[in-house]
Amino acid sequence: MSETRESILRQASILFWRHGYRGTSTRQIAASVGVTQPALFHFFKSKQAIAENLLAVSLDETLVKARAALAAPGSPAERLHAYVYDDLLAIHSGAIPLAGAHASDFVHEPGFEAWAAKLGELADILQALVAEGIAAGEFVAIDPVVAEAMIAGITISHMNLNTLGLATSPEEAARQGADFILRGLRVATS
Amino acid sequence: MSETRESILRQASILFWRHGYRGTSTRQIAASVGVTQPALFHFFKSKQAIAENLLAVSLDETLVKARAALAAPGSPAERLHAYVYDDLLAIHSGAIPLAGAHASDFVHEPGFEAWAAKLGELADILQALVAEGIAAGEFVAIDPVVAEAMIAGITISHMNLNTLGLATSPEEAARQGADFILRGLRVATS
DNA sequence: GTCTATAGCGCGATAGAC
DNA sequence: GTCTATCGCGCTATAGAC
Repeated sequence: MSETRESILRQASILFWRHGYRGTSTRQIAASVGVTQPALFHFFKSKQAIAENLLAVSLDETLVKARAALAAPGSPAERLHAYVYDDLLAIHSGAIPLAGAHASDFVHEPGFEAWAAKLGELADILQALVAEGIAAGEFVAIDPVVAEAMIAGITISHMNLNTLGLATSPEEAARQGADFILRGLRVATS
Repeated sequence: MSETRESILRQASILFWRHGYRGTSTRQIAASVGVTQPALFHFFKSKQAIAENLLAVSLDETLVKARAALAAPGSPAERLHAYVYDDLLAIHSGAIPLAGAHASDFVHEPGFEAWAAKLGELADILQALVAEGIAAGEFVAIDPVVAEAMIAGITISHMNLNTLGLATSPEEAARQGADFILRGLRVATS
């Protein structure tokens, strides 16, 4: 991947995060990269293609890990903790800040239906994992829909932290996030 | 407040939430309300004024409660729990779905600086409350910046749940959210 | 691979009738 | 209080030179 192409993705993600997809113009992206606006279209066929590339980086790998976590043997609590830790670590370690891909608004735009469906599958998997944990007596009685929404909100908050630039190490930030979620779900262990 | 005026706020909040501030046109808002586009400008002097009204409903009351929680006597854990429960209950009980006010993008637009400052003060207060809890030995050793970001992410997730329409009661949803956060922060109580 | 120039469209907001 | 008509602007994307 060319340097300019990666710079476009990085700058677009930061701008989408701060100003939204529609609130970010291709002129602003180009100015951040240091080229003129039409030059973007040499690397991406449209503004939507830039956004889809960010979603792919952010979501495809996560979805593979979530499917594996649901199918794996072992305690639901341990599987959920390992999945969340891996996901947060990837967020804090990645070369491209990803907050622009989720905190933003474009998943519900026309033309992004496929990505909305992937987000829906991710939500279903995490709800199922939470429900397993409740059935196993590891998690408190909580609405899995509420729990999944809060996990997603926490994940986005870590994308925000990474985009802002965090003082702590990727491993420490991921650990704090994963431990927080698991303590939040776990029944008191006397 | 006239019925049309409240309908404008409600529909605008839902549209801002799904499509972002810039991704929502005044023509779309007007169509959802059932009037023509220029009719909006009889109730609000600009599109920005609609957004500011939503921010006021969402943020001003929250900020008052947060300041009171920081100044109140008593255990940091109990004060934080009471604050979060009240805030989530207001989110789930309000007449206007508020997700559009925070999940969206417009706080960083030019002209919204005052609202960005209020969000900053809210973040500072919650970080201070978390730090107090750590110092008191009630909370685990966690970066207060990370903890505050996660609490904010959870709060936004509850706005999303309310906008989507949740099966559980406002009280039950607020309790599940507040309990989750406090368990996530608390040291194990053996 | 990057530029200048521009086409074509949708936007927020205003004017003025009723 | 709501309408029709419209202005001026900024947007995405394309054409074509270098």
